[in-house]
Amino acid sequence: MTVVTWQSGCSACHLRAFGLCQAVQDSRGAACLQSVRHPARFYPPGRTVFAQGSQNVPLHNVLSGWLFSYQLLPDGRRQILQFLLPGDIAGLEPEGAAGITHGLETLSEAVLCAIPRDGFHRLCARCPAVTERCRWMMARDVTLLFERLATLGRRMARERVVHLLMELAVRSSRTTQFADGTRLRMPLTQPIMADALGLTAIHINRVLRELRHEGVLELNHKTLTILDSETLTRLGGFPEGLLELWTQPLPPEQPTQSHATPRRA
Amino acid sequence: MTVVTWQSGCSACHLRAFGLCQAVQDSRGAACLQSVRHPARFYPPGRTVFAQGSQNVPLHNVLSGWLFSYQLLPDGRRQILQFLLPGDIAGLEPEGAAGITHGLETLSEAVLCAIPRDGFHRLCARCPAVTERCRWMMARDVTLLFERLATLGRRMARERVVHLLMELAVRSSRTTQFADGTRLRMPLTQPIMADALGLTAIHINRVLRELRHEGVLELNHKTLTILDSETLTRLGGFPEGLLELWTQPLPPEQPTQSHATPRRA
DNA sequence: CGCCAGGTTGAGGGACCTCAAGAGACGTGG
DNA sequence: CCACGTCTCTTGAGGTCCCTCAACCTGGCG
Repeated sequence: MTVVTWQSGCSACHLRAFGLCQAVQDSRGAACLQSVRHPARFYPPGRTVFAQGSQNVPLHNVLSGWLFSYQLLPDGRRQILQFLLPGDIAGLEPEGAAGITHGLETLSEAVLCAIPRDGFHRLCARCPAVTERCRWMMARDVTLLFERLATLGRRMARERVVHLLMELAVRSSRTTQFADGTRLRMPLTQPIMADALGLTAIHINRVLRELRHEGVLELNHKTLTILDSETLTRLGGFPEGLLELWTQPLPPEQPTQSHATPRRA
Repeated sequence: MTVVTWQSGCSACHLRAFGLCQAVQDSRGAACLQSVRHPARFYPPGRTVFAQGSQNVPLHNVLSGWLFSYQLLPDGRRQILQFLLPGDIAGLEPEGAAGITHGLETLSEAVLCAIPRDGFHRLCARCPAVTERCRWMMARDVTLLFERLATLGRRMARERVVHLLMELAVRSSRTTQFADGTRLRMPLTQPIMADALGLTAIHINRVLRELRHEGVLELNHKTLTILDSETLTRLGGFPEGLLELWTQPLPPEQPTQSHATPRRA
């Protein structure tokens, strides 16, 4: 999160190699993106970026920081839907008659780059690579939503906790290095984990205590320490190769390499 | 599910006004789609279309019938991820090193139209409308996945059951009419509902008994009878306008419109 | 007719919740 | 600097929702 990124154009952005911006590497695309996006904006922790029910919500490209999207039930129950890390995008979902069905809030300090919906559609029309990249990112996110469904529907509390921490550790390692191979910044609170995992903060606490006493991991002062990665991998139960979708800057499945229309099929 | 649809080309398909095919209404697009797709294929109930871990899975366009996608945990626990109805598409998600992370299975008799991945990418390159339509459908599906996350994480068993039945009733009413305003074909078994809702079939049964005794609904012989729609709407708790995303054949958000929006910091 | 998957009901248990209370961490203002 | 409030973390005790196990019934199908 440098000051350069903060105020200057896309060409100096440290995220150009990640996320959506990866699709606008050429100068024409970068200029087009820069013409439709808003300047990057800083948010303090715990700030609502947009609330559930908002109308005409712009897309939000995460330049730095952690955020989460959530859905509120009428009686106040909250379900956290996804965690957003640098390179992710929020607000792609269509809005119903009652506006967008989820809200977005910061976990840590964050810098976001907003793109209005109509401007984004212009960008997509000009740069097919953006549409393609966007579709790929959404498909990738859906595989993670599937994992999350399996977590909420069919995993025990301790599996849920481990699964979430493993996912976030791998995803965050794309842009943030481990401090010393085992320690990693993890700006989660136990109430947040509870709302993400369908549990209560009290039970999260008990599970973390067990894992700590068993020497598997430690989580305090917003820092995760991995002590027994083998047990963690077993408890988490990720499909092989799934999390690598986040660590590879380029999608393994190259859809179209050239702008020229391919030869007759 | 007529024989005409079954054997002939896209131009005679009754689903041309729905789903992905809506984006290829012109003759050039239809010809392009027809050149990359496989012939429609019939599947009996309970048949696996593709298994979790398959490689290079083609897209599957649902022409008729009900299906579900699922994810298996190593010890055999199963989570149903989504139900697919006519007009939906399966297999869009990217594959990791261990293949696709979910499987697909039929609930009822079904007719599917397969599209190989490379052919689909050629189609997308030729018809930008397909890419756009595909992205919109995925975003729409994500809103439903969000609802499902809230269901699994934060709703009681009876809310889960009602929520699922309401969702499927509205979605299926797009292509299938209610028999008499209250009765609807619903080819679900209680074990299937259990794996979709993170419960056991036994508990599903008890919840359905309660709802039946309270005069809210009945579900037997694969037929849903709605008796108290007000209670159902209250228990289900859908955001206003969300389910209409499935009943409207055209997306309400037209991407080509570009109006000036206030640009505020 | 026999088989088998699904539906139905009961009894007991376990995973997690609710309520309650105190300790620690952090920012704010005096 | 400390007082103070708020949020988070932590632990205990009791309760509840849902699961597990078991049994029997029903309906479709060879």
